Amino acid sequence: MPKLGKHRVDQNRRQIEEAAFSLFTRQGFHGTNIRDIAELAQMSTGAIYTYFPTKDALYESVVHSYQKSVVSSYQKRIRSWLAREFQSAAEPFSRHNLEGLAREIRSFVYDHADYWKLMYIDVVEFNNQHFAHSFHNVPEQFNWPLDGQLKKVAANPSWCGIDPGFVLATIYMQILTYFLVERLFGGEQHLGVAEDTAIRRMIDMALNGIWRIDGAGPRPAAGRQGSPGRSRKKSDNLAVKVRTGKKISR
Amino acid sequence: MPKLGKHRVDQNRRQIEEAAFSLFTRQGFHGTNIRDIAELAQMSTGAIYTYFPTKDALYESVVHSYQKSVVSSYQKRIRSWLAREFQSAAEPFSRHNLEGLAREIRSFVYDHADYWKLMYIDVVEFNNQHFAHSFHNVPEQFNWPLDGQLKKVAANPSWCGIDPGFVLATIYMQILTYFLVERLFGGEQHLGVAEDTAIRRMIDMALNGIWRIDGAGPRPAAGRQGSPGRSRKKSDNLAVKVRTGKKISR
DNA sequence: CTAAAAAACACGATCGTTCATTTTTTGAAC
DNA sequence: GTTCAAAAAATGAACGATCGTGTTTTTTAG
Repeated sequence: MPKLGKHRVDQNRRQIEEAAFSLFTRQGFHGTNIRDIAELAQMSTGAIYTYFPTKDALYESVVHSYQKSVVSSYQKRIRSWLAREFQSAAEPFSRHNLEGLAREIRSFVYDHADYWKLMYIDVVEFNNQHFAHSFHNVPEQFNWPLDGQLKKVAANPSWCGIDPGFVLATIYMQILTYFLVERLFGGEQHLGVAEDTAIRRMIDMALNGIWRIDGAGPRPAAGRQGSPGRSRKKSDNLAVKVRTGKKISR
Repeated sequence: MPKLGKHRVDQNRRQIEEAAFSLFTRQGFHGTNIRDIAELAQMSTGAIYTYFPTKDALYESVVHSYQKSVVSSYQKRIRSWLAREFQSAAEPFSRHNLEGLAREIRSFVYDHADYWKLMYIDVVEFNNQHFAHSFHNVPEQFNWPLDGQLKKVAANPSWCGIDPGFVLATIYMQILTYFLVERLFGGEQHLGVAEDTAIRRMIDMALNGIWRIDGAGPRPAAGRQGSPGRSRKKSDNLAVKVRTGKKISR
């Protein structure tokens, strides 16, 4: 009984999904037709239906596949990055770490910009039913594998007191939004300064909100451990200088 | 030469645009057809073409109209609110003011949630060509009528040093994003706590990034002027305590 | 060889748009 | 205030293209 090998089947399915993804993200779900998908996937329109019963099913499969592959792998990458950096650092919420996190997020946005378009399609044409879950309790998504490290942060007497998971999630969302606006919304340096500068300033703001600050002594760069010198670049027209958190003496 | 009065023409155009807007934002541009628009606008399909030459032109007119009316009026409202509150306050970036700003932004998002869907349609199906301008140099959009006030903030020796326009734009984008995720992306308390709490914490973070903090003396609530007592609610499981900026003594 | 997969074609529905026709509106004449 | 011819506006059927999908035939893999 001749039946296509699993390898061929998977390859064909992926070929169709990639074509569909490419078109969906450029013209929306309803703006894309099966014939164009088939042409881009280099097969006939009828062949599509041997792999997917309907166009809707194809869309759902596209969403599901990309969530399983791209997003999942990227989330794992970011989480493992967080686990590695946050574990090794004496102070997880250091400037150095947050700048690294920003780079990870930037890659996520720029390498897979179309994925986010798929989400916008879902918001408009499907009430975001396929993506809403990824926004349920964002801080919780950082708890593993960072729970222990975040608890230690919270126990630090210099800590500002806000739930570290909340802080991490907030910074994550803020940086993510920044790059999404830059990449997808046509905001060309929408905060008026270059990307690097903008991110650095946002981290400045976040850091100083995280750490209590005392008012004496020399000042290493905010939040950076092990490098006592200041890390500010003079590209910021107005320099901000803060110190790593020593416990405030009340 | 009988021609329809301007009033009638405007009314009909608006009727069509409102129907189109309602359908576009629920099923996308390509997912909406002229017949449905005509039916919702209570006229024939042919009548649409008396007022709009093509479906694309109708879409552009919808976008343009809503930018002219809703958004423009809301931006004016937020700007005049900022002008009023920022002018009257001794310290513009006070907790009180930022909480008020958050309320304004919340209204903007919740009262006109569909408008943002229109933007997502534009991102996917039109490369955001109709909305990109609103992201060009966001800080600049706050300069008027706040320029003087922001300059004064920057001149304050306690100020962190970051361009106040940048700070305001960043906080604005952050709060806007928060409510958009809540309202449109199905994030049900996506930061794990109630809206009020989340906003308060974000303001905590932002405030402490704005003001340098010294380490002695009694501590009024962060950024709030004129009320020396602490403003923290105990609803935050972990209290954060910071002080308004007295100049750091180096 | 045989059954599944691919291709080609066909079908009915629906798309944006046009058009002939009818209805409504208009401003002037009365 | 009424009438009236003219013209704009509204209508709904119709058009050609295209949609998602079903069917039929050909190709192909096991």
